[in-house]
Amino acid sequence: MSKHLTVFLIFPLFFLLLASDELNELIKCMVCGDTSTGFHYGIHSCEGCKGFFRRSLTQHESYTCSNNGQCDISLYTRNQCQLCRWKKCLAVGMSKEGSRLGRRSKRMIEKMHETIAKQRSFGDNTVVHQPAGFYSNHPELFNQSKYGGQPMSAGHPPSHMLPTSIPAMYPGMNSSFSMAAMMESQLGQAMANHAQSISTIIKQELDHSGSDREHSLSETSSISGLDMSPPGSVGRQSSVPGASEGSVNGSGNRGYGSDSMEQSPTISSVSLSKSHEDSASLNNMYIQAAMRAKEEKRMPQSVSEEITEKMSMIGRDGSKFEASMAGEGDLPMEAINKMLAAGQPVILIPRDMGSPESNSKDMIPPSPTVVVVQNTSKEGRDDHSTSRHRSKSASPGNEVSVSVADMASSQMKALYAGHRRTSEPMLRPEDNTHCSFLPHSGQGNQFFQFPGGFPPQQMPQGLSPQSSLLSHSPLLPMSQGWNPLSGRQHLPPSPLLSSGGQVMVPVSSSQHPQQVPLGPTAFLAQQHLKAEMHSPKPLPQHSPGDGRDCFPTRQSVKRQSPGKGHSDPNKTSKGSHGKPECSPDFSHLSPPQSFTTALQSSAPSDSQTPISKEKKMVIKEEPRSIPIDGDDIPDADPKSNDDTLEEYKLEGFNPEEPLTPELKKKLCKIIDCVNKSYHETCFYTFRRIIFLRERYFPFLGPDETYSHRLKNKYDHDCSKCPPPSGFPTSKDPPRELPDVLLPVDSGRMWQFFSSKFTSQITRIVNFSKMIPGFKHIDREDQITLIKTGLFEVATIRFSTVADTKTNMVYWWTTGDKFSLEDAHKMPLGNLFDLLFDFARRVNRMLLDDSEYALLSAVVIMSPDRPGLKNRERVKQLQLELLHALHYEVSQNHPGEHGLFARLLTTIPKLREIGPEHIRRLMELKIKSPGFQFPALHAEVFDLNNS
DNA sequence: TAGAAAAGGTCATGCG
DNA sequence: CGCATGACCTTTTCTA
Repeated sequence: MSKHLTVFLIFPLFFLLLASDELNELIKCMVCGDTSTGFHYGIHSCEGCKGFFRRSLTQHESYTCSNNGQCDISLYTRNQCQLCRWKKCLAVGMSKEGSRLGRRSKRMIEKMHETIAKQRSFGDNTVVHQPAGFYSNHPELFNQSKYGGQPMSAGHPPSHMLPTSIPAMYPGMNSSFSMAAMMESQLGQAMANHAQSISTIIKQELDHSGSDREHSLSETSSISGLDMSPPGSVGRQSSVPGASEGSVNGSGNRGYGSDSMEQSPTISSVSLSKSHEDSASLNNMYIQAAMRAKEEKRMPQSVSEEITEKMSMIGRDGSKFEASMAGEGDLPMEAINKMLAAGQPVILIPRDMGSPESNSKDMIPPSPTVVVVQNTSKEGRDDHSTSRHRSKSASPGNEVSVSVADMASSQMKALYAGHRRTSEPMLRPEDNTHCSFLPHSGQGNQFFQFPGGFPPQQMPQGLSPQSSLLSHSPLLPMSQGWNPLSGRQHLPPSPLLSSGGQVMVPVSSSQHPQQVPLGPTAFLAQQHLKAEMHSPKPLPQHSPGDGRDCFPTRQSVKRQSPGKGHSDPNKTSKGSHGKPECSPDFSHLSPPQSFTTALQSSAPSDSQTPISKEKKMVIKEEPRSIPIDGDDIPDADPKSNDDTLEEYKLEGFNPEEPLTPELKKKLCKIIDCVNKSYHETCFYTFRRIIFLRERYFPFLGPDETYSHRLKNKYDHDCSKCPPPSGFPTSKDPPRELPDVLLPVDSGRMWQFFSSKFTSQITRIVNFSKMIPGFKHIDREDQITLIKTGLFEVATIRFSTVADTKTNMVYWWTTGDKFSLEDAHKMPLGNLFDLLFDFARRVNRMLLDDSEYALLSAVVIMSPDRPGLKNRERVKQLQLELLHALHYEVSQNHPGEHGLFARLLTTIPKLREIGPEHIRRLMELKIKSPGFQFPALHAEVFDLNNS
């Protein structure tokens, strides 16, 4: 229900609040995907493409392409090939004839939207990426693909077949516009299909593969008092027959060394992202949702009708919103206030349709953004929240809170500008108390919050003054950017804010915001995965005296005293660290052992599980430490003078509270559990990397950073426990790529990498299943969490093979290596820029395995994932993990007080990579129908079918 | 006629 | 140093 309501209000309210200027910021350039600055030469385009086209009108004949006209034109690559950019401009409908001066008439705009509405009758309610349709270069390809039989045949010829005079005849509805819409519908359908496949795979994987236990979880729960299980479920895992018998790791008994395309599972994914939303597709859902909302009478009828009426006015290019706003600019806020007054929370979810303002080349695809305006009690609020700041629409005791997670700047500006247009602000700057707000600092996005509320100039009218921290995610690092006393705004140091738009979503007050139908997480799976889905999967055995002993509880681990820093000459890079027996000598290893503990993970629904009350928590973070490797700090806003993250606010979590023995024990149990899971499902623990590096990459020599990572970290002896199934045992590197890749065999490399990347799926699924509390999450929520988090966890793991100083990838388990430059040459190669960017962020922190593990667990356990049924449950679990991560970081890095804050800033970065991956994969598929995808890519994505 | 919106001009910037 | 780029500005056209 709330899902529908959520969807229901998002788009109309959002766009109705926006002026055309702001709208342009939210619309992508149809050529490159950058932020559109308006309607230029017949299409929405950015200033760059506009200028390029203008110049090209006189000199395009001199353009050449060294890639046979096959260059991808994106925000990242648009300057690499003039010819292809020019072609792309033409393909999407740019033309001199399309030029138009002056305003567009209302009638024209309405006509345009009528056309849009017809296109929407396709019923596509899936998510797509750009309003411009990046397949416009090869529209004919749609007809050759499985996606080509729908809208394309509806009497709309490809754009390149349309006369260029069409835009002139009807500027608002040029050929490209129609074409793009249709293409997007097809893409959306394709992505929806992928999502379905992914869900199926994960579901099967959850059912049949891997360890179904949480390491010591039941024990942990009972011992440490973790309230992670529904009543009566404590100890369930341990009682499962065969739990000690070994189970099958989903990756089977194959390691990277035999991780061929025919064998290894292949999955890639994309986080659900607003970047894949589409106004057209969403509109249908809004309408449906509105109807359901009416039926279910979960919101005031009048509001429902009001919004429903608005929905019909929503258009793809935003022009309609101008019209709507012109006469009814404040109406959405009235609706919102009605809902707030009725005690209903309203969720504002920024749509991501923009791009960073600063440096387009550094632009990172947008990520999910959530703004929450919700009625909450004052309980648990920060002290800044006072009753004197009371919303006009909020009744006493039912105060309204506003929290913004991952807000994009231009979106925010646009939204608030739209609010400011309204006549009588219901929320005055002086009322600001606890609005959570994500300030902008140029790119990316972040979970930030102004403890003092919205800056006056950005305070949305109509939002409640009692804005206090409230989110379905405890991950709300609080910047001190807004000083409620001085009124000055200090941008936080490292938000990676992408621009985009906002959408508003009303939800039932009894429920958490449900998802906008965002883009699917896409997975590529290989054939053997399917086969293994139906058979028990082995897992490392943990009989008494074996590997379990390598994971002593935290209480037994003696840590180095704070302040010692990273260096300890007594410790070696071999991981001895005073414990020579921990040297990761795997030379003795026999082929992968059989695994135990094949558990069926039919996790009981925890919908009835009582949710513990949250405590107020504020983590004081001291200024970040100086980057160890001297690199720039990419997660810092170069425009900001304040380069610190001084405060993070995590709901229900106060690290300043005394660490009681009970709490410490609890956290240690969590750390142990996650750590074990990580070691069992990830080849690249740093001790293993050290071993593999010496064995397969001896020419590299030792890397001192590993000793930094390991010197005071988790006391784990890898030599005493079995490595994950498939870990290489050969003396020589089982290479899969030629020694010399000159010229680079891009296709082969891509296959190699995709197989490696996607082979992570089973391991990551198994890792997720072993996260404390995961098993007790609602079944569908489990799938949702994995689906949306898998790619992000895989990205985290990728950072362990990326040498960001030399821009090389060293695949430790096979002895293969390739450069970032080589990677660029393969399909989807540009994605590596994003992966490396993330790797740079995280690698400089010199984290240990335990921190990687906990970060991965936090990423998986994200309550802000679209579609979650029980966000509170997930939120609580993430809270525990965050607490554990904070504890672990503070223990491992006693001298780096800003590290935890910086570590959290990597999460929004992760959110940006997944959507871009799937977008590019689909683009590749449609633009290059002859491209031979790996078997499982093709199978999962249905890529080779036409 | 004011204001909106797009075309076209300008120039700082970065790159080869 | 020349050139391409793109952000910003001015001019032009059109609508309300």
